Amino acid sequence: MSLPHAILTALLERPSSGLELTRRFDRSIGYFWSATHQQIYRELGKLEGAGYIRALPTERPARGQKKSYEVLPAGREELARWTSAPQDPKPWRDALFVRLRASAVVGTTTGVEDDLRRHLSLHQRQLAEYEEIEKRDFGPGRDTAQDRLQHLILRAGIDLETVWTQWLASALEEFGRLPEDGGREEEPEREQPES
Amino acid sequence: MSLPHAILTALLERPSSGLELTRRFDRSIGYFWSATHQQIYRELGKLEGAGYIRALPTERPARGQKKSYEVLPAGREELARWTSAPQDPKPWRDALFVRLRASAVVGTTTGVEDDLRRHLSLHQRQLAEYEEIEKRDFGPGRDTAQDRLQHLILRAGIDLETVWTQWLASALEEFGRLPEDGGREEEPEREQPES
DNA sequence: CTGTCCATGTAAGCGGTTACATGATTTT
DNA sequence: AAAATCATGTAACCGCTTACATGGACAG
Repeated sequence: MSLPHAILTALLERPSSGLELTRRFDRSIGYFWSATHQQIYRELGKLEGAGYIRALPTERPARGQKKSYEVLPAGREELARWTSAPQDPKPWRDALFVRLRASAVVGTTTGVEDDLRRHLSLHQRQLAEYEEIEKRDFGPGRDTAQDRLQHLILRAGIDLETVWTQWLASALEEFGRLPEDGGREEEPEREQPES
Repeated sequence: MSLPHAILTALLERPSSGLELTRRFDRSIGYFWSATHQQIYRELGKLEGAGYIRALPTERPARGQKKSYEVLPAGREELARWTSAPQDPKPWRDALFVRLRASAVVGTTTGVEDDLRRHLSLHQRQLAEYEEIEKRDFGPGRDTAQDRLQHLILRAGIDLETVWTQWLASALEEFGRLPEDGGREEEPEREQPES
């Protein structure tokens, strides 16, 4: 249930229309919470219905016309409430690990290995992008509370991408030491450790 | 679309019933792909319908009776196919970052700070559990290809939990240097860097 | 006036989550 | 016999994804 609150946050930072929000969710906010324009429009409707936001008064409210929203006091309160309420971290879920484990049992590794290389370069690119942003937006100066918190978030992104690149590199090294494909397991079905 | 393939993998490692699978998804596999028993039963039905698995012949196939499944050749082929096909990494999505950014704009940080502390201890516990497993199941010996790949996956878990604990610790430090609550931003609405 | 963006929407489908239902087995 | 547990399932809801639809503004 984070999307409505991500939208409230974005609208507090700057009142926007649906499409503008979509654009902002493609860059900054989308780095840690992505959303398509359909999600956003639907959610804007709900938030307006709940009295959390309202459309800025405009001359011609018609289909195909730009419609900007701003946050109402009730919306700000809801956001503060949600932010302070405890929430459990979601367990990390990654299809890549499923694939690795699957490739271990079916005994073919070349396909995944190629994809690991591809993922590595994607993560390297992402990491470079984050570091670029850090250099550009968080130099000296700029240390209000807001800046420091946003920097913290960016740091998390950098740290996570760093682990990914390191882990993928070490995984590829490990693959290099593995026997070639085809040696499908005929080992005597010993009990798996299940770890 | 990873659940069916995670189930195929698990069934290749060892033919199981629905409930046994559920148990295994609570431990080992669930560390990187969790699933409830309802998901699993539904998926078992689909996989059987697709001809990927079959129920092991048993005397009394009735409701409330244990029913074990094994993977058919078509299932193994599908798993090999899926494993080798390229897949894009899902962007990391985390509500915690939404909350941090939200707390930055509403100006109240004590609530999140408490939860950061809680998350830190949760991640520390998880990290300890993984390290325990590593010590127990991946000592010397045990270096077939399967072992090495499973170890690699576990390593990813350890690495990720390590970054989280480090980042959370540094975040809490940063919070210690922040001004107390209430100082809601009345800064002159300067353009956000949007990073 | 045709095509191309811009902007807002609708509809269908799928996976995941939660709550509940029911039969079989084991325990006390 | 009652209660607890094992085992399999149904039903409803919700968020996300993808594809498609509609209307206005503007360029050639």
